[in-house]
Amino acid sequence: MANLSDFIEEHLKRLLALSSRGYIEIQRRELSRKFTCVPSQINYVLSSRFTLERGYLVESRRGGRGFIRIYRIDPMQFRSWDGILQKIAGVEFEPAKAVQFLKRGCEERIVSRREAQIVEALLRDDHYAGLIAGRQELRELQKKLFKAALEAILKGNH
Amino acid sequence: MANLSDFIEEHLKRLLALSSRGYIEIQRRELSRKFTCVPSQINYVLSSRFTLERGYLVESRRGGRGFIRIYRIDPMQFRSWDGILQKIAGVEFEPAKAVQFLKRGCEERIVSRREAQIVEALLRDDHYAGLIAGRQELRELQKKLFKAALEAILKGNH
DNA sequence: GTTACAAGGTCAGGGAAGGTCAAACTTCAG
DNA sequence: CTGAAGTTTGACCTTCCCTGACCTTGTAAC
Repeated sequence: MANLSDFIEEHLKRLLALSSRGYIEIQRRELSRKFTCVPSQINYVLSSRFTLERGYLVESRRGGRGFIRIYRIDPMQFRSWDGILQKIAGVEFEPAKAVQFLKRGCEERIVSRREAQIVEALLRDDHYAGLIAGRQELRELQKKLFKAALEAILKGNH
Repeated sequence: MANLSDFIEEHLKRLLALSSRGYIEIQRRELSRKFTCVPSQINYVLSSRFTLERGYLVESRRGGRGFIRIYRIDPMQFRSWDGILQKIAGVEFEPAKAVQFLKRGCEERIVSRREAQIVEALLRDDHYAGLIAGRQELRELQKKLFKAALEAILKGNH
């Protein structure tokens, strides 16, 4: 049941996998023509699927000879988790970003699907319904548990 | 005297039996049209008949080209876990007993060491310090998360 | 420099799914 | 006959996808 965005995502990932440089360069206009859609659809795909949490970095240049460059960031190193956690928990911990992060861990085979599912369970707000006071406290608790879970993954070498 | 829900249930089970992949994908709108009912009737059938206890797992995606996917799973694991959960959560949920349970799951190779450690992290009282009101609430929350984690492990197999 | 054009970016809105919930209706056991 | 459980419906919500109008930035020709 794939939709247009799924196809574009797949296309880009294939290109990326084929590339030896660790990044690809595309032209928005050209790509939108290939998939017969409006150019901004490409932005939608990029912003919904090629996020930092999922391990991608996107840069671009406007004007004549413009381009969009998509980098695949190095596979997650354990030491870098803390940094990413900082980002996820920047102002207020964001469960959605944590889920993205887990997805990436799955893709990189650092986290198993089952492990990811467990952690996702603790990120679901409805499990806390009626048991915790404020939103702030909820996010704080989720962050703590998430962090603890990551540490558990780190410690337990399978 | 079969009612609409029974027919829909039967239909889905037939599709599932025919499928070689272990799951089927349907569209709520389309199915509701086939049975000339409102879309939410499908949700009723799913939530009353395709539950985890009965050996089914349902996931879905919203938006354009959305879908509902139904997996057939082995309910045995769930049943035994659910029974144990009942025992563990008799009067008041006891984390220590849950940890014992995890240990056994580990030994029996049903749960990996890392998975067990993640779940144990969720059971540690100190992670909740200052964020949750009473002891009762704490135990309640731990139970919910523990149960969710067990379900996640079951789900993660698919 | 100024201007024309050629990129890419942003944002709001509409539409296409599926989800939730409560009210109304039916069925069934006692 | 009555109350509880199960079923059906419809109103309203959330999420995800896609489009188009309008904006910003870089390049190149003059």
